[in-house]
Amino acid sequence: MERSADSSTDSTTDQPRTGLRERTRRAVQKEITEAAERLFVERGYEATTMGHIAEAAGMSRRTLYRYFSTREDVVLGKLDVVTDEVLAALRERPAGEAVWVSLRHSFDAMIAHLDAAGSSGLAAPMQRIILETPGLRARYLEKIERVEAAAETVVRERADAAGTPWAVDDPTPRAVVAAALGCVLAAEHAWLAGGATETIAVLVDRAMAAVGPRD
Amino acid sequence: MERSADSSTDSTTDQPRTGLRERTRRAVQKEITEAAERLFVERGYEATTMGHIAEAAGMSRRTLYRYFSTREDVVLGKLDVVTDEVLAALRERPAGEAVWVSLRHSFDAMIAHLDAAGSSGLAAPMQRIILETPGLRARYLEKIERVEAAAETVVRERADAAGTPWAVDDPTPRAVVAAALGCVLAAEHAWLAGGATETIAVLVDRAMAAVGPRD
DNA sequence: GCAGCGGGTGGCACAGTGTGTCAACCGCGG
DNA sequence: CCGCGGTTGACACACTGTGCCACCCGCTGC
Repeated sequence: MERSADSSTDSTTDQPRTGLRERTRRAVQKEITEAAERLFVERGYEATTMGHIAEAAGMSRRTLYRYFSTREDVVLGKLDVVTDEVLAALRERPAGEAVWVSLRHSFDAMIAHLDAAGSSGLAAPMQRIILETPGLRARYLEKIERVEAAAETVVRERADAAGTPWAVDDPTPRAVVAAALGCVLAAEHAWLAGGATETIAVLVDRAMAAVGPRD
Repeated sequence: MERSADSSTDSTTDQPRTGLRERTRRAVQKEITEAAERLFVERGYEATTMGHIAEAAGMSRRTLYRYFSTREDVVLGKLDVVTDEVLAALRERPAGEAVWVSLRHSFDAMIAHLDAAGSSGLAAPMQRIILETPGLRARYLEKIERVEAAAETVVRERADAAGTPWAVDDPTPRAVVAAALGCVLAAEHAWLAGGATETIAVLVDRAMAAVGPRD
């Protein structure tokens, strides 16, 4: 009932007041992804069925589908957290800041996640699996595109607040955010082409310096 | 070669040397897509199964799969022709031309295809279906991303020929082509948002004027 | 305690996708 | 006339994702 939006007794514990139900769900999700990624890395993505994952996670196939509605979600589900952070960061940028600069700062969360993935042991092969499996790559791009759409509305709202709104059929705001996200993907590709050694941040900076909105 | 052997009767005006087998295959493919798009538009994409398409096209499900290995291919298959044209046009652009200008001209083939789709009643709703169905949108973006990769190599080769090559781990060339293709997608979205009335060309121009490489 | 109640779970069935396999067929040249 | 490569249709199969229902288990109010 009032469990969902309470925060009434959070004075003692400073950790976010996520309900117990939600926490156990997150824990199970984490167990599933860990078991699944082990299978993906050693047997390949296509060769690993939801039945295998369910068996490895110690649950029925039906229950597994209640945690991840799609096999692709098992791989890409955790990405939603990152994109949400990016969008939240974009919304909290100062209103007067240039859009290109706001976008660049918003990407810090994504960059940090990719850097962490590069250094961590198990997540690096997973990144390779995502980019080398056509179906996963397609879903990955679609998630990026959803970020693009959400970022566009943020940019439009900001222009509305500034008194210089864009027409609904003007492609400019979307083109700007699409170019920015294209810079991130370009940086990711260059990062992999270069052996994934240096940080992605410098590559994103270089890409976003070479391309940008015309003032 | 094969002309010398036979072709007894009417061999005066030979059509372009596509084999007969290939031509009949194209014709059947066209029939299938026409029947399928009719179903997609009136019943929706998700509600139309491969069985329905096979029945409407007058063939078995198994045979249909020999023409389109995926249901998404029934919708997106013809797109490969357009992207090939775009890449061919890009390769034939003069070497000294600015990259952004070359990209813009290369998109003419894609724009012409979309405009033709807009005027001939049936294909405009198809574009809307593509962009509004998650699975199709994902596959569509993946195809665009493949164009992006191919265009990047063209740009890199051109820079090599000009004596100013890019480092393999420099994201700049990919960022430029990604921004350009992002402009096309932004123009498509704006085109649909505005009721798909005006030509896309002016929208692409506006997007590519608002965004671009920094000189 | 006990009866309920509600959410998580598993089993089952089902439609649909995409693939392998095999027999039948058809056009064409020997 | 017979063969022969290519196409088709039919069946079987593994897998995905979903709906449905019975079950279990912790919790609450009586």
